Amino acid sequence: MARVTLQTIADRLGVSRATVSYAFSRPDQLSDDLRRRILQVADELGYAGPNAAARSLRLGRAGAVGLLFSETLAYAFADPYALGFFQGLATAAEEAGVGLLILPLPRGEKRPPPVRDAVVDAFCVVSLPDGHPALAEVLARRLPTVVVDEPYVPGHPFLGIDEPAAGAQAARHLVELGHRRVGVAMVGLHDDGRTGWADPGRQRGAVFEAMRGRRSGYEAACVSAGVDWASVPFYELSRNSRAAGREAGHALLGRTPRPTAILTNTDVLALGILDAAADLGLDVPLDLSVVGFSDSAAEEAGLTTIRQAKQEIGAAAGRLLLEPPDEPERLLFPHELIVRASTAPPRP
Amino acid sequence: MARVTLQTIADRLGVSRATVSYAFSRPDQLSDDLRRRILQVADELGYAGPNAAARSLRLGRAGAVGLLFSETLAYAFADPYALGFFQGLATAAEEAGVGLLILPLPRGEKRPPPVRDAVVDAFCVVSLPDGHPALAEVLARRLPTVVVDEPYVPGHPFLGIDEPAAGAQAARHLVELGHRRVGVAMVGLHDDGRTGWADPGRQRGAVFEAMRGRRSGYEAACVSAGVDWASVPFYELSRNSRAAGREAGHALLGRTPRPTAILTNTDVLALGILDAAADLGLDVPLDLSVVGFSDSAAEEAGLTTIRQAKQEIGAAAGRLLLEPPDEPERLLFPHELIVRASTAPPRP
DNA sequence: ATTAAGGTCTTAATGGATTAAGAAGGAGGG
DNA sequence: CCCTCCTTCTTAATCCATTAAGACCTTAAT
Repeated sequence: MARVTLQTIADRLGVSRATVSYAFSRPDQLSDDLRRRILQVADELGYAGPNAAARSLRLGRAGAVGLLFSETLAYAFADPYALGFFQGLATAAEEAGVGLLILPLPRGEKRPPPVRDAVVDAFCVVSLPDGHPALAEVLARRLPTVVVDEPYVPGHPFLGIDEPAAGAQAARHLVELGHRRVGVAMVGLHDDGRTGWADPGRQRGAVFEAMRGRRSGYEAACVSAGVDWASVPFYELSRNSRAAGREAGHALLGRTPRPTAILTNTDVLALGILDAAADLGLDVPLDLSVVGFSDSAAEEAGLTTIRQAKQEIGAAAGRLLLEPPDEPERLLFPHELIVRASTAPPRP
Repeated sequence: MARVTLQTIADRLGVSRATVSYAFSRPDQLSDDLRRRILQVADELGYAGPNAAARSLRLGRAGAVGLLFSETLAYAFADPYALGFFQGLATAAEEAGVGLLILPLPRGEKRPPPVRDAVVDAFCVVSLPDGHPALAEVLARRLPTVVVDEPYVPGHPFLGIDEPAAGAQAARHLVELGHRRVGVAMVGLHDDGRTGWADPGRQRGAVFEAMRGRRSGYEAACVSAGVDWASVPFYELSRNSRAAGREAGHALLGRTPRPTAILTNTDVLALGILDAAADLGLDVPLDLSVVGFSDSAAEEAGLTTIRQAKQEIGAAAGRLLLEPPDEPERLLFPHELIVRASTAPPRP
């Protein structure tokens, strides 16, 4: 049985294809009687409705926006920061009645990302490392594109926070409390899967722009407080999980002299650091101060952190996608230091 | 400046459109030299690559699957059960290299859901109430469709758990501990936004099939233990949140005689019940036993719950979407009672 | 009776690409 | 020199629908 199209129905009834099309999309162009007959025949033949791809082609719009995210989706759906962003974006899409097409980024990179075939009206790119091929594919599509967090692409709207400033604020909080032996645990600097100590060279060579900026903020604040950055133990993680944070915590807290404060670039990691501190019988904040980032999982644990407006960024991204601005802007959203119980001056 | 298409490039170079198409999609059909020239001209003209909608139309595939979920996306991205399912589904999609098109369900129902225009190869419908118009739209598309949790649609694969059995197991756990004064707090029975006491008539008239089944399991187990169901206080919620659970908890625990055990159909709700118990200075489990559902947010709180294989269901749904079976199956996944510290025999 | 105005349907152009089959030309073998 | 086989491209059919403009027929008003 051949596929049923508008033409099939038209032939059946001896009317033109256009008439059948009107029956589906512009009821006012037809007599009620004929329209009813058309719909009935369509039903009898098992017509699946006007083909979506053909419609999209003809109308020039897709009714969907594409979303590219650096991590696997399984990870993204477990990450509080990503979820906050998704919520904002999804709500904007929902209000506009457009779909959200989540595109997979093949990790094994055997095949190219399915960006070329994505039937969308715009793209939202979130947190891609420098030089990621998927970004080039997206830009080649020449659709409205907004980038969130990283990397900044001149000529396209950008949404994020002032990473160096936010990083500096987190670090300044610690040095102003009097800490001088600071350790750092960061995830998402590189995408080569390495875990362990990172020297300043590797730190600065991070391929994730936002994290690079955040780290440089840490460094700037520490240096201006007289801390020798080269001596700051810096542990790099490849996975953002509580377990990874714990691993970093043990590494950092095992050093002599032991750091009195640890900066982390996610709340989840910070929770892991707290676990490690607990393992070692250290009191937080008396023996150790810990700062998280994002305020995505920090509240219950009483974690000092930098709050970023995840949902607002998502919502704003959605709006920019749906109504691309004439002048691409670089929008930096506010961030805020939230001081809770995980930080205090070091023991004298 | 008119839009650049394959034809534009072909004209520029004096070759045929087909040749240009081959340059993009079948490099082996062309001499390297010509291919290079084509790609260069394409670049110069700012060609955006083969149009995705046209490609999808011609090839007859979309490279994406559609997802319909009953709740707003902002809610879905905050619900642990939904997230677990999404993770499984997204991972399957990722492995197959297909996109996941999340479709909004307009709550205001002014406009129809954008199901007709979704350029997808298959649909996954999750947790829709009986008679929801979006389901009819989906079925009209005559694409491979799988339904998760509810409603069961004969002729299409179905994934979920044996709800009556799972509900009965939760309730049986309580009555076997000796509880006879049981209360129930459930969310997601109806979609009319009502909150408050629900009599058995309203309970049985629930429009969400899975919850209807789960509740009937509660009833069956209670009744066979000699509990008069009509006297079981039943509090219905319209939102699945900790705050809603707390509200239900206060309502249920304010009754005389006070229930010694409360059944809830989500972990989040159960956490709210625990909050209410704490408000009233009640000891859990000595004064009150609480059972959650899903094992999605239960572990840290030590909540007794029914575990369902969320991620596996999602992964299985993904597989069925990508390779539709000949015989549609009704797959019931295992569930398991996880007994933790929130349940105990009632005080003598 | 004439004509304007509607209502209802058809014609035909259009959106952009894919691919089987065929044509043209060159190279190599006998 | 002829035939065959490649390689490289072209031809033309096909995927399915939308919509402006035009044709035809009624109806109502003048």
